[in-house]
Amino acid sequence: MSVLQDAGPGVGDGAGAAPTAPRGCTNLKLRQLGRRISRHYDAHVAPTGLRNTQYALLSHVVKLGPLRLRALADAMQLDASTLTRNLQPLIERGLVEVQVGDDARSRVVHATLAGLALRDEAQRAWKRAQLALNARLGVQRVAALHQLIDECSALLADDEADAGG
Amino acid sequence: MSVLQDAGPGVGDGAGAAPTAPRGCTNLKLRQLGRRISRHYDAHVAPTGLRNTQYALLSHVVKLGPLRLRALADAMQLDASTLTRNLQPLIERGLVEVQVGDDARSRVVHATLAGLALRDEAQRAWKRAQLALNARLGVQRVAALHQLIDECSALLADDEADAGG
DNA sequence: TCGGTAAACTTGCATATGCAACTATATCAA
DNA sequence: TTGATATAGTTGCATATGCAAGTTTACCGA
Repeated sequence: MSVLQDAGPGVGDGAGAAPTAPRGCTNLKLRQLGRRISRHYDAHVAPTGLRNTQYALLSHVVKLGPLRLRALADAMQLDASTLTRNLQPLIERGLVEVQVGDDARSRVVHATLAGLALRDEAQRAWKRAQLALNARLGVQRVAALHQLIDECSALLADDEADAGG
Repeated sequence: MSVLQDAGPGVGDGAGAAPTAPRGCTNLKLRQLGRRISRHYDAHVAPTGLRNTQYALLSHVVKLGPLRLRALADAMQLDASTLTRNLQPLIERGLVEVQVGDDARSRVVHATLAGLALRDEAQRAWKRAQLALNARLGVQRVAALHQLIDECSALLADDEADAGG
């Protein structure tokens, strides 16, 4: 029995199938798994001196850059203020650079040569981490998880779009 | 197409079913969804002055307490140092108290009357958040997600037990 | 051209998170 | 008893995260 109360029988799911009301807190479960997974990736990527979050950020800059901070924040689904700060460690290590864009308000970020090189190295480490995870959990399970996450993220993204324009 | 490279065809999944190699980064996907979900719960629980993480922590103290910090950290799958710090806001608001246990090294935490009351209130808000989420995503999808998360967490927990005792 | 509004970042504030190192106790073996 | 070791927490350090407010620059209508 979970510590956190059950949400009770869910309503409005349509289709006469059994409700199978979810037990426990989705948020808590997600956070706990997230911490575990992050540690797993960190263990593999650490030799590059990057954290899992930094690898993701650097990768996005490499693949999408040069691009505006706003566009990058949107792509990564991060708050703009979070992005500003998350870039600092990468800037200080000379992996990425930020310059003023056409629009004097905007900033454009791009990867340096060192950034490109480290990203290549880190990507190999990342790949090992992903394969190790696939092996631990089973490829099918990981695939199913991705599928479900993508669906949930998409549904929630629509929501947020409706609410705060 | 995802920004992050594909992990390539997975191996060692057993059972002759199609490999369906997962695309993208499990860690990134999980973090992004986690942020969205956290914001959703925060929006519902905020009126109580608690954050989603604080609600989870207070709930655990209420349901499991009084108990040692170490036991609580284990139950919440949190690093002990994180727990020490996460308790501070709750202590300062008088929702929980920490006292020295039998063993002079240990500390025991329990909820105050104010903590119990606020937890009741917050639990109602949490329930609304969970039901709203179920409605957005569909009960079946949430149930499937829980199932998958539980499986993955269990498998990874075994792993960590093997590695660092 | 001037005033109002919107857009793009940055900062202040508060929390969340974990690893490594440190302190205080407890335990156990010689 | 004493020294070695293990346990329970806390602290230092670095990052991650988001909301609200502030700053700068662009843009638009009268």
